[in-house]
Amino acid sequence: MSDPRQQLLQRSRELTAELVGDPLIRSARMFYAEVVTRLRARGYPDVRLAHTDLLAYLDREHGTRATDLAERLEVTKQAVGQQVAELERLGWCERVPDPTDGRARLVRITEDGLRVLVEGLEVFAELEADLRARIGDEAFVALRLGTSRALEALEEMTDA
Amino acid sequence: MSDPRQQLLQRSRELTAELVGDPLIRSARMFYAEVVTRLRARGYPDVRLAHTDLLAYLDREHGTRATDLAERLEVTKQAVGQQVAELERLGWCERVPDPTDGRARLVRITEDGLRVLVEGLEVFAELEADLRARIGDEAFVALRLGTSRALEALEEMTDA
DNA sequence: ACAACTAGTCAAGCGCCTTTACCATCCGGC
DNA sequence: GCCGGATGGTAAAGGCGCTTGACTAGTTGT
Repeated sequence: MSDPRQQLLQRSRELTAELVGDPLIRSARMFYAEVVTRLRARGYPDVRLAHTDLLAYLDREHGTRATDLAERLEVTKQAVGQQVAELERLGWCERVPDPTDGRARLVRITEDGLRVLVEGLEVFAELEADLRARIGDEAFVALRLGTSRALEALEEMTDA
Repeated sequence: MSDPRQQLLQRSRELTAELVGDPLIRSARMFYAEVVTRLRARGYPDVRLAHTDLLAYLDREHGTRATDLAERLEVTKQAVGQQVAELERLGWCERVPDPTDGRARLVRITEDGLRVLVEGLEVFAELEADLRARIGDEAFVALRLGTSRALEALEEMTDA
């Protein structure tokens, strides 16, 4: 009974019960994957995960600086630069000089990009509707409430 | 008013409201990152995201085959092999021959690995307690209910 | 006008995964 | 028995999304 391995096993069993983080992480992963799958099925084979993030965060009217995007997405500006280059190659965004600052460029979504974005949002909404139909209004509302609150709290916790 | 760009913009605005997927994905991401951050702070600087997945899925008593791990984690067996090699290097798991099948090897968690796992689970539980304290019982229960139901539903939806 | 800062790029490399190709072992039908 | 196909696993190469470090070009404050 004093075998340390047995004690650790016992302790691990106790701790494994009732973890909310696990379903949170796994459902998020599946949700995301499903969005991309459906979007590809709708005729956008080039869509990748990182694109959706970036397109969604772009200011849809005036464009956004790479530095601002980097801050919002919490990645380096080099990472943004790489994704923007890829999106540009696909014709979904363009870089125009910032009239107010010669160093900067504004990343602007193109009409094609806007089309992809709208389609992506539709897929998102469709998947949510499917989910709601399956789990019921009560669970769906709980999901929305729980994740929103959790997000706020986690944001406070991490930048404190 | 028939400018297609304006129409797309308008449509994108309509769709952006009320998306539950967004907080789901973002809170999961933050949760995961915070677990790793805290675990590192507790003296395991080598911990990485992929490790936690793998260690958590290992059968803690008899070990698990790489193929089974691959299936559970939904990655290729090569990917599992790479992570196992890394965990082995860290002394957190070992590969022993499967007595019932000469081709197979069982990936077994070591005592050190078990210690890391237990600490990881503690961090998980601690973070959940912090979260619960912050968002309140009601939202926490909602989070648990919502994510569990969503996970079940998504699993049904994707393998159907 | 000049130092300090900021926007962005280039190059190299890492973490985690994939595809392709290959060996070693197991198993069912002849 | 044995042989062909399925299965467990490894090896090598490369893709994607990110990082760090070093750099250029333009801006701002004193």
